[in-house]
Amino acid sequence: MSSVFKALSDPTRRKVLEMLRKGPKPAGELADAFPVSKPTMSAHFAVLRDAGLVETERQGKQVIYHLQMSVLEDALFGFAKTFGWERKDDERQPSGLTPSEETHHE
Amino acid sequence: MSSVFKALSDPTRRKVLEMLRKGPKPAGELADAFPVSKPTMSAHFAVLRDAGLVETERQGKQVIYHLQMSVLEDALFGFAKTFGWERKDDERQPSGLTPSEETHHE
DNA sequence: GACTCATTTCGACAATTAGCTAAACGTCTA
DNA sequence: TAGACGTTTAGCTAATTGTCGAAATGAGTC
Repeated sequence: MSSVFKALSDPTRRKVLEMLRKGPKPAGELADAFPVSKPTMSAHFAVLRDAGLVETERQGKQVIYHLQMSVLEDALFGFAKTFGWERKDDERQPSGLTPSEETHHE
Repeated sequence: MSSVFKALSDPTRRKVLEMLRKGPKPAGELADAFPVSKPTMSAHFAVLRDAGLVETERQGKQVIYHLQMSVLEDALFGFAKTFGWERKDDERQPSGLTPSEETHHE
């Protein structure tokens, strides 16, 4: 839980997650969206991976990143619940993706 | 927004917010709940204040900390909204406090 | 004013973080 | 094998963080 919030505390990493919301993306494409070096981005990816917020899949030469919605969900709403907030049940916004594409559990 | 997530990234500070959820508390009482020095706790309070998550009120010798629910709410659900999540409208859990006590806007 | 209590500020320190370049290392494709 | 893609390591800054003890401040009390 702490690792998730730690991961979310950096704007670059939050933006990566937001990009991933629209669907899985290769590392290079994500990296190109930010004005930092590849090693720096790779470090950000590692933080997200360690927090369980993303998972990787190798597709040929590239490494594809998948957002793990459930982990983000659990951290955010798990914490929110402590404050008496609840989210709408089954009111997840249609993302334009199939449910399997959304989380892409392997 | 970044400052809120930064504030939330520390377990001590998250617990402080949780303690404050039950109502305003003096700095000393909050500090006593953690195995760190007073100056350290004061630094944590400063982070929470800078993020707007808490506000202070002087009451005699002591400084009373109030949770700013709305700020926490906005950050958490503002971010969640980016991912297509919504919270139940007006389904805030009864806290046993009056609405004015909950946020305690001055 | 002096004293006490509560809290913050002040230095200091070690650890962590984000960033860089350069180089090395896998893994796949051509 | 050579290139492309991405990660990792090394070595280096600079800034931030969490922590402390000691001192300073603020507000009430004697």
